[in-house]
Amino acid sequence: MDKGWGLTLDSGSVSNLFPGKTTTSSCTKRQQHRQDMFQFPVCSSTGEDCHGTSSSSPSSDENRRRVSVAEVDFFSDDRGDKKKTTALTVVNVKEEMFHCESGQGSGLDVNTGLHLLTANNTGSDQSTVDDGVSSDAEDKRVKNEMAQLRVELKRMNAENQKLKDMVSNVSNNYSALQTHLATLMQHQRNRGADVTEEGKPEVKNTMAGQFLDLRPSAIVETDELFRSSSEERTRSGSPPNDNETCSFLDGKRIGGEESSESNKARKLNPAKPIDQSSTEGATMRKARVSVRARSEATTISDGCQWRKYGQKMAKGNPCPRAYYRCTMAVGCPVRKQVQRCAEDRTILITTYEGNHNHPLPPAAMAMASTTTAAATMLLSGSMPSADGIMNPNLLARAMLPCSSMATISASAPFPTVTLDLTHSPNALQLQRPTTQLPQVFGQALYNQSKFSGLQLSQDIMSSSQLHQPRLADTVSAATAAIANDPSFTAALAAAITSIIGGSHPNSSSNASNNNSNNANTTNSRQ
DNA sequence: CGGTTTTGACCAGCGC
DNA sequence: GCGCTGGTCAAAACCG
Repeated sequence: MDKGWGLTLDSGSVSNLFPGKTTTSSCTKRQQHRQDMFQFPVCSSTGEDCHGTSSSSPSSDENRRRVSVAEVDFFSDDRGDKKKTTALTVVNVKEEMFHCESGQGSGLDVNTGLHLLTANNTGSDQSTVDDGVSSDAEDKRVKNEMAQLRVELKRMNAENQKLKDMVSNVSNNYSALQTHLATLMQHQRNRGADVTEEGKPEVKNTMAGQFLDLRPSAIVETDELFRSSSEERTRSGSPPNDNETCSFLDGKRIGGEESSESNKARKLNPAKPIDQSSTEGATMRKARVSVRARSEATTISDGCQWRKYGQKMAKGNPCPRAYYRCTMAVGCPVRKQVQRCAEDRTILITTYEGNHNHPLPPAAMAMASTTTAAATMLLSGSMPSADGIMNPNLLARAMLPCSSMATISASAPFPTVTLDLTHSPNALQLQRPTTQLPQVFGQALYNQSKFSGLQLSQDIMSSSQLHQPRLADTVSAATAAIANDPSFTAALAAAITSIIGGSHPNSSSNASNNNSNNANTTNSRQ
């Protein structure tokens, strides 16, 4: 299932998930290729067709050329031992023919073509006439060889048919296994959903659990836990921090100066309630939004201020991965990782985590809304749909009209939305994104809600499609992002997704501009 | 001088 | 238990 879904997973992900079709098609192609290539030498090298060809009076050069072409074809694609065997067979045929043509031991003129055909037509050729007796013997020998070749050819055809059957069987088996795996995963998700509905949110170590923990309901519970733990800390003397409610998203470490303390506290007392919230937060935090964009710069300019706090060499990638933390506000939990794609180093992969807990400038709002909207959709998409089956590819499906723009990686350690703008034809066409994107993404959101049973409010849909004032805001944000960004693709990413996120009630832009009490819940839904 | 970057060290999670 | 890897810390260096 490669391009069929319009997915643009980083290369290999989709094929890893659904390699079946690719394998099948490639096998079919290879089979066809084999058949095609097999037919050619059959026509040109078997005695049967040699006779036929010869009866139409081709020259020996032509025969030689045909066989040679066949040989080249075979060796041009040497996948599989069978093909090599066949190729060698052709070479043998060719050698035999040349042997015949050259008249080794028979005195035949090389230029007279196959002696079988020319012996009687070259009466004026003294040498040919003189060799009539030996020619008869050679005739029989060649006929025997031809018969042997025919038998060999039949045998190889039968073997080829067997191989085709084997490939077909393997393909069928793979499909069956794939179906079985999908069924098992559905059962697992259903079980996880049942458990969660019974009030036991800790469904861990399973993919379904990962997603279920991220459900909005679970988030609210997590938020409650965090608030209680926060109150505990407040009572214990820690200064109250308005940002904590957002910082809990950080999970492993509460952002800013407080992070070290909480980290130490967690190390010292791993069983305290604060750690429960942290654990939940860690789960929460594992929703990521990855943006792939072509950029020569070290990072894409997303309007935020970042401080680099680490750099590591990641396995499997010669390019180092840089870790950045948002420094626009103390304690902002948002982090990002920047790494160049190993396959194509012009592609910059920026992965965002967390929600900003502070107001953002328009340029920053664009990308922030991007990540929040995508993450929100991912988390919302984790809700069980009407049929109780959560489909992590719903977003990708919903994004289908956008043609290979959004991807959800279920195999990643964290649920990750990938916005791929490296080869999106729509993105490249969108010189004026304001005119097309609302419809495109509005439809995408509608599809998403329709497929998954996601509770997308009318506000979302209407604002994404109709509300011009909001749209104007996002457009200005996107424009600012583009103006700030030397990399157009990166800015385009911001522009595209800002139209989703900017209109989303749970987006960080709204959350960050909203200092009301429900900011906790809003920010927690990342 | 304050903010940022660099870089070695530390820690947690995970697989064997 | 051990090693590997990802993520983060924090001190030193760097920079405007």
